[in-house]
Amino acid sequence: MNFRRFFVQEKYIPQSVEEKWQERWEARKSFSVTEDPAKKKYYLLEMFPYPSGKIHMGHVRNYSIGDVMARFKRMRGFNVLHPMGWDAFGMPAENAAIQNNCHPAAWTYENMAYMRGQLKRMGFSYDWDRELATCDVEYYRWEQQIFLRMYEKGLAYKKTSYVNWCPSCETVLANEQVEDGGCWRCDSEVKQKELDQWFFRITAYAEELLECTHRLPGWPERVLTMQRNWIGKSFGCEITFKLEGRDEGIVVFTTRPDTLYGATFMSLAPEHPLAATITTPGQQEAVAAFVEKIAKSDRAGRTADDLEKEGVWTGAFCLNPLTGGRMPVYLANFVLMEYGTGAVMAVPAHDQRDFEFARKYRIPVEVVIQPDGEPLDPATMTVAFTEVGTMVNSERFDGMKSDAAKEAIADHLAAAGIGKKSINFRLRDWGISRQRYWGNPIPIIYCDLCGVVPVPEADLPVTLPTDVLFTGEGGSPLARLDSFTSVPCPVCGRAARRETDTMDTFVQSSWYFLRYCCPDLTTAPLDKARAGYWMSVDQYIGGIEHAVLHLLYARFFTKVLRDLGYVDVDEPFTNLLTQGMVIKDGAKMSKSKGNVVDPNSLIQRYGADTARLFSLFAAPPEKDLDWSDQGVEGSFRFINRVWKLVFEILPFITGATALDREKLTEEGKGLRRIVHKTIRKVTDDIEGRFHFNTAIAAIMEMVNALGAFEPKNDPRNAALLREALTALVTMLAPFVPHAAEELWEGLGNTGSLAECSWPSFDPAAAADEELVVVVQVNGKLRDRITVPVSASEEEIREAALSAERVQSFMDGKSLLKVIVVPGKLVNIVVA
RNA sequence: GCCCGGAUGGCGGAAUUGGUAGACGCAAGGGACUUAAAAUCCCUCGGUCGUGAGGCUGUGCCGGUUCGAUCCCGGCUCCGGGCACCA
Repeated sequence: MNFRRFFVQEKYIPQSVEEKWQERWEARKSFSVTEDPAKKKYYLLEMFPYPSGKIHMGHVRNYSIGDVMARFKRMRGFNVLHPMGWDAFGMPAENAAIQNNCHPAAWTYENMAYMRGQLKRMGFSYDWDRELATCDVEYYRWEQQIFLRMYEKGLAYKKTSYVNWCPSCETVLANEQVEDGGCWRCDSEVKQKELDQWFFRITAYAEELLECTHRLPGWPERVLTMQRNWIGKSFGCEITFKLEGRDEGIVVFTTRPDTLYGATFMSLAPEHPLAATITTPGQQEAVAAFVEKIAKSDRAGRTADDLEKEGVWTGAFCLNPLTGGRMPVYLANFVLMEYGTGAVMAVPAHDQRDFEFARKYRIPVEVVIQPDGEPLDPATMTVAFTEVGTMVNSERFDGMKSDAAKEAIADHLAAAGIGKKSINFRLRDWGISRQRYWGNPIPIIYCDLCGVVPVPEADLPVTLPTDVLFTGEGGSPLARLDSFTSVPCPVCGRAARRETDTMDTFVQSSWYFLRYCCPDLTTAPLDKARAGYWMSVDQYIGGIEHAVLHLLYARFFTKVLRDLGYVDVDEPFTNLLTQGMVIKDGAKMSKSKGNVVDPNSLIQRYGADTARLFSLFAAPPEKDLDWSDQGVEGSFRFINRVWKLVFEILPFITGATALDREKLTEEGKGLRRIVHKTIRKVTDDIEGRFHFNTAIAAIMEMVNALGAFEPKNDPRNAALLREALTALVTMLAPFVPHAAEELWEGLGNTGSLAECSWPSFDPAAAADEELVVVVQVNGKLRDRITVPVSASEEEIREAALSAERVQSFMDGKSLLKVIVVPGKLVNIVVA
């Protein structure tokens, strides 16, 4: 034996061990995969990172969780696809360009190179051959093709709309990207601006997106609930109200047709097209002022809690279709053009907003639903009555329960041609235009003669130009670059100009998981056959903050690609694991809080295995993880303990022959039982519920038992100890792969543990011969008895009743009942 | 306001289907080794009463169901997340 080598092994030096195995894995291409119809595939994916500079603890946690699953599934015989890439377009690159006078591409690619090094240094088992970056023209060119096909189908379209505008980022924000009236990235106050924008028609898929949430049993229920709420399907009725003295009418959507008899006024959104046309000359000035004021206030303000209800009368009236009553038409600040029809029939008695509005502007309140008990009086009401009650003042519907009247009145309106049942969604189309440079150019050309002309597919890609000036002012740099914008019209050949908007980065992350199946394909975005082999993603892992946006867009995009004929997949992610945040000192780790732990310093001090082990051991994945420096220390100590134990036992097992169960000592059988029980528990914890913390705890218990086991040097125990150490090292492989590999080699094995099988447990070896049964008297624990596993219920009952301590508690009392729970406890009820 | 989570020792957490509350780890205290320290190893470790055996008590609070409740039900408090004039 090489003495020097032995010496190195004796002490755990993570850095050298880790680098050694990382090189070997890379040289052996241990984690590269191809489609193999003979093997069961398993597609494991973690949300890819934005290349912001360096990895943070959230990444370490996310990717450690994923790597456990990837390595575990590989050891279980699956053909595991475990790719990694970069969500590489985005504003920080452009901001860095403005601040540091460096090109966004240079900044991004440098960051990617650095972070790739960090991920490799963590020992994550990725198939790096499939690495992709969304800012690479070989990626985004295909997205342009998809855009064009969506445009052909009307799934990508343009419309003028008021949008959330971040003056700092100089870009449009989706409604969901506005947080508390501020930009979700930079926190600047969001303004309203009218722009011509590109949209994806996600609303065309609202029904399917909603329906499929009921067929995703592998998703956390709360994520599905959030998505359902986001889509927001509601059943109701569209009703037309005739305008007095005009031919046109106002169409409203309502979920409460039962309250129609109580509608006493009408509210329109200030942006409603009718607002301008119906306003009477006398009200012109007031209406104009009101509209102006609303346009200035930001959208966030309009949806704020404490917004004072405000409105203005247009001077016009419409008619209640059932009562014929005259209803003044108001514009109201709380009515949104985006939802429903932008018009609300107002029923002050039975809607709180309408009630407050009516009181403020002295509009009559008409009660049409009475609660059980004390009847409502419009003159004295202080809040609206919104529950189910009995219909009144509603002609032929009087006396009905209001929930039944909903249906009845809707039918009546339909029959009379005044209204129809309808379904409304809260979901709005996805605005994808960004007035930014560092994104995927939208492949469209504007010609004065031919109008909007899609770039012919043969002319793709529309490549991002590199000679761009970044000043941070005046919107998109692309728009000022004549060499980019000037282009002949593909139809008529005359001078035309390019679209300068780029696509939202959520577009790239909506299909990257499909591209991983064929990242090298140069003739099309996707290979149906290869995607067919790998998709869907069996396990997707990422932060809960993406519960709605990214995960809904990715589902939508997958369905679109299916309908465009690219793939045969309905849903992208079969199982979803949403991991919690990394917390330190009671707050989310962030630069601004100054509580960031740098993975580099951890690796330097303890090695990647310790960083991985701690992030897995401290909490189950779905919960927030409380960072603790002492906890890291503890994880490091554990690896050292294992290390020392293996090398302590090693000399005694080198000559071990095959294990003979018959020749085991009693102590040996006991240890073997622990080993096989541990294998069972660790397997269940990883596979069934992702509870790596309890799996690791079980391994720790086994290590403690091994350490306490004596005598280690008895030749009769050699085979047993070899089995135990082999199981130990193999089970550690998904958690601390480098140390496990080195110990595996130390045990005399060649090759790589990464290519070995997960241990199976022997039920016979794991089975107990006797067990402890708890004895309670009146539900209180009084004694424990040890009985053979084979003991019958009757035998256990007798043993429990005759136990000495039990007797003393039963003394002088009469026995009422004995409950025997096999294998667990006996409860004796006395009085 | 609505919806969804959560609350267990000094701390992170465990108890998987209503059946032994506190596994495992951290911190703390005591001891061994050491000239000393670090490292390592051993012991103790929810509260309370008791010399001890052991008793009582204890999973945010109040009540209920049950032989038995951290777990189920009703009411409340606090914390976190999501949504919000959604007609």
